[in-house]
Amino acid sequence: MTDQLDKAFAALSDATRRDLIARLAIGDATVGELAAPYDMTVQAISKHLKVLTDAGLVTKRAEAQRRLVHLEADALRALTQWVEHYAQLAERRYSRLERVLAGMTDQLTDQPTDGPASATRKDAP
Amino acid sequence: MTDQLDKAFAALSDATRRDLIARLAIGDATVGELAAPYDMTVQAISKHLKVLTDAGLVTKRAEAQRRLVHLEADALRALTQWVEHYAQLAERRYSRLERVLAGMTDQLTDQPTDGPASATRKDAP
DNA sequence: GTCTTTTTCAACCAACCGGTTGAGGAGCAT
DNA sequence: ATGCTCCTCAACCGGTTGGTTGAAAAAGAC
Repeated sequence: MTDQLDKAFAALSDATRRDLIARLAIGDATVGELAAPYDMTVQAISKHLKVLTDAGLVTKRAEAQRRLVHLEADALRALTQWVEHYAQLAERRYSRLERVLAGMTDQLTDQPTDGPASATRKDAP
Repeated sequence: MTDQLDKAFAALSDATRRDLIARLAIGDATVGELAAPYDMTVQAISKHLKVLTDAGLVTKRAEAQRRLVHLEADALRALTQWVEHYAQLAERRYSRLERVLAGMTDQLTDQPTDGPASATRKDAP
């Protein structure tokens, strides 16, 4: 589980692989077609594609002696979900803090806020 | 631009750093607080935080001799946007293909479809 | 002032990464 | 069968990474 996220994020950390993703979003393609635009050997692209497949972002199906590479949109969605979760969490917390600060004049002893800024410590998570 | 995406995705490719993000989504914390739960030296966590800051995902502000670490939700959003863009592109293309296949009985010689599956090749992108 | 806390810097190490070259494998085509 | 095309596997190399230890900087506490 965590291993898959490791691989997926690592896969996207390379500009060439992100470029391949962008290309594959347009439509499926063979390894050779994918390699053509790059100033790089086909083996290098093949390696990149292996990284992407190991991360589950891409699949290949044999088509004669060529391999048709296909982008797995669902795997991408798993990434956005992870990131969005914490982005929203942080954003919500922040806006709540803002709300609390703004509302300090209105009502002051209402709910137990978990404390502004530095009072968020935990001992045994 | 591309360099920042490189760093951000690379930063998230490590489970420890993702864990730090998750912790920081709850609220800001000092380096020591962040390091406490881990079976690892404080220096190692400091390094991880440097990676996160270099990626722009996190900022630090001095608070006495401690450093308060803060999660930058906007930087996370930049990642989700990138991934979502291509996820939607691929998904839309796929559903369009499905629509074409389903509609083949209704109307067959209508628009020049870019060809199902394997006919999506391009020579000079 | 000295001592303690908090964090970073520096050097080191094993392991991994992104690229190369070279060889091999699996399918058509002739 | 022989050859051609498309792709992957293996070995290698320089550079980066994730962790360690040790020292030092910066700010409070005494």
